[in-house]
Amino acid sequence: MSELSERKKLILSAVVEQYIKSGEPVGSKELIALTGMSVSSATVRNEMSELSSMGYLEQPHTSAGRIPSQKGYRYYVDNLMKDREIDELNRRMIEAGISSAAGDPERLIAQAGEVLAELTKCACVSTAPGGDTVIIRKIELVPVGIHSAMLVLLTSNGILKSRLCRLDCELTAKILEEFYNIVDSCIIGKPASDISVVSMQTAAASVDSDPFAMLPLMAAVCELARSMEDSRIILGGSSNLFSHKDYGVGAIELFEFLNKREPLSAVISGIKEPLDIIIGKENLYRQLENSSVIVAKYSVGGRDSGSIGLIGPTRMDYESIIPSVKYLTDIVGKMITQAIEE
Amino acid sequence: MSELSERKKLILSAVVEQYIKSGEPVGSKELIALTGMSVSSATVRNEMSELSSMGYLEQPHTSAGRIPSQKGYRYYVDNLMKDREIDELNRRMIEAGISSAAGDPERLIAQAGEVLAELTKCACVSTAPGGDTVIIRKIELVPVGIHSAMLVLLTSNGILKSRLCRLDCELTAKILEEFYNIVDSCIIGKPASDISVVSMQTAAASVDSDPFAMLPLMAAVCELARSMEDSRIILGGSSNLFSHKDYGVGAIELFEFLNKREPLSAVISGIKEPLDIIIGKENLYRQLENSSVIVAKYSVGGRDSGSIGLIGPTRMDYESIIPSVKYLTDIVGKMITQAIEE
DNA sequence: AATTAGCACTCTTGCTTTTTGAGTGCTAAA
DNA sequence: TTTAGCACTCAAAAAGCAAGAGTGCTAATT
Repeated sequence: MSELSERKKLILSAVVEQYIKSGEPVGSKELIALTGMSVSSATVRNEMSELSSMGYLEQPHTSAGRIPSQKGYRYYVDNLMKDREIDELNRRMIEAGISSAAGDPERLIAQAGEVLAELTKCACVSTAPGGDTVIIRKIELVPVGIHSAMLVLLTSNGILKSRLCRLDCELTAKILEEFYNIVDSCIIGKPASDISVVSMQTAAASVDSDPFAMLPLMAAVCELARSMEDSRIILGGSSNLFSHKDYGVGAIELFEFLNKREPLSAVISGIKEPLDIIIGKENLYRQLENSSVIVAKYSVGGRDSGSIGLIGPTRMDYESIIPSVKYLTDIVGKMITQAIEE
Repeated sequence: MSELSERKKLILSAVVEQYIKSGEPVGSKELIALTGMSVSSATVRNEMSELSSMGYLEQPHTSAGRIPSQKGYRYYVDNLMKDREIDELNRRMIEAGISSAAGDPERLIAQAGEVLAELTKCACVSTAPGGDTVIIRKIELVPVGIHSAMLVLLTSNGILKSRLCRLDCELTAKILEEFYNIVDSCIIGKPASDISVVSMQTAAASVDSDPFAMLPLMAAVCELARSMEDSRIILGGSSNLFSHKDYGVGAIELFEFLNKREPLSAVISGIKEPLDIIIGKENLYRQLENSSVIVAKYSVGGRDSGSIGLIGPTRMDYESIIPSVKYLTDIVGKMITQAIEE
């Protein structure tokens, strides 16, 4: 695939980088000034013309300069881009931004997303740690009055959810005991996704005392288990998209698409590589056709656990963004590993 | 102030309502068709001309119809608007939308905001219940491993926060006991806003055993108490603003303003009436100069506890929105009262 | 005194036309 | 293979034009 002449590579690379910087199509003269090549503009024009027919560049219209095509970006990302270290400044910003949330995995991921989004002016989509299966690790029910109690649920990946729940009848020691019986036998150690309303209802029904007393509690457990799943996708900094004039009014549609959450799951999760770049129409969703997605996985305790993805205009600064994403996933993985170890 | 002739009132009212509906300036002919008045367009023009010089109407340009000025809206809202009951449909939507979150005040408010925003196509800003002082009601620390525990904090207004925290040393029974001692003596019953890092540190230092063991726990308590305050402002449906062509690209600026959260606090809280309407430039913030805000308080157990506010274009449908806001604050207040009673 | 018909005037909106300028593609020479 | 030169294209900005909506004013009418 790399059958481009050195000069073509130089030109393609310069076009991509300049276009990323300025947002304007790049012309032959400008290109000479930029690269310092000692050939005439006509020569460059010939090269550009070839790059166009090969599909790496395209023209918005006849009398404009060239911009990279999707294939052009792809070639750039795969072959031309330098593999930089992260900026000192960005590193500091990341570290400062996430340190306060170190102890709590869910908040850490959320915070990390915000920081990365801020730094890159992109939207950040991430998944809370989880791997394939999230297991219920601990459930606690603390009475706070005659009729109500707080319910707390902790999973294997260190995510904690709590809510208040209210009973119709009195919360007796007996009910509490039976609740813990059910929890110990049917819930602890099970995957959160297995907790269904039906299974909880049957469990509630099997109880000695008034089964109706148990019902609201079981319903609350269900709800927390479900919210566990739902809240795995975390979106941050999506309003950054409005600052890119590339999108124009399309930013609104994209914004709304991102806020739907569900489709994002597919976008983020369907990757194999540790770091994946999806450019423009390579994306499955029409709504992302003018965007690129950079996703990286992070691993907790040596196993893939979640991923962090950035979404921004195709014309994004890949070269400086990628190192930040790499660094962030790296450090987040380490921090979570540390946070949930016994 | 009500020194307008009946005919002027009719005309002003019709202009406001029609402009709210169509978004186009209203002309003299249209006005006749609309109201069924039996006078000529010239007469109406004279009246409109007077209303203009009195400051109730204005013209986008010479050869356009009239639109209400801020003063015009104000007069309409104060004197002309009918005091409707809530639509049956809206009522149903609200009830259906919030019933699932009935038990948990914080979620209830969030959900109520979403529903109201959806219904009115405005952004909704609300404050979680709290009144003047939020008191720490219960704190629970549940060990989940040798080095970590989950911390749960409940306040008088029924808001529950939890997070995982991690100790550097082992979490012994002694530490746990000492923790509860501190909690019982220095934290329970105190306002959340009084919990400061300093006060916690001194508390931690007064302990028999290793004070450094206590530090991360106290820090976590602080953080939860602070997040209590911070999360009191809840924003919902802010992306609805993009659907109003009134704002144009200004929607983005407004959106970002709302997302800053802090200033909203002032907007929402600084009201005296049970229901307040702030129109256009009456708002303190420049960013809201093209918006109107409708805020209503809700009360829990007979005392003002929080408020729910809607933000939308000045040209919003006051007549139908106001009943919805009233109804919502009413029902939300009742539900929370029920949820937190013993 | 209030209303109305009539008319001139204004100003937006939408459309077409012109101009300008950047940048290309091609040809022919080096 | 490279380059100078030139005609050509096309978008974007500027300018011009016609139509239409709506007003304000004046003078006549009730």
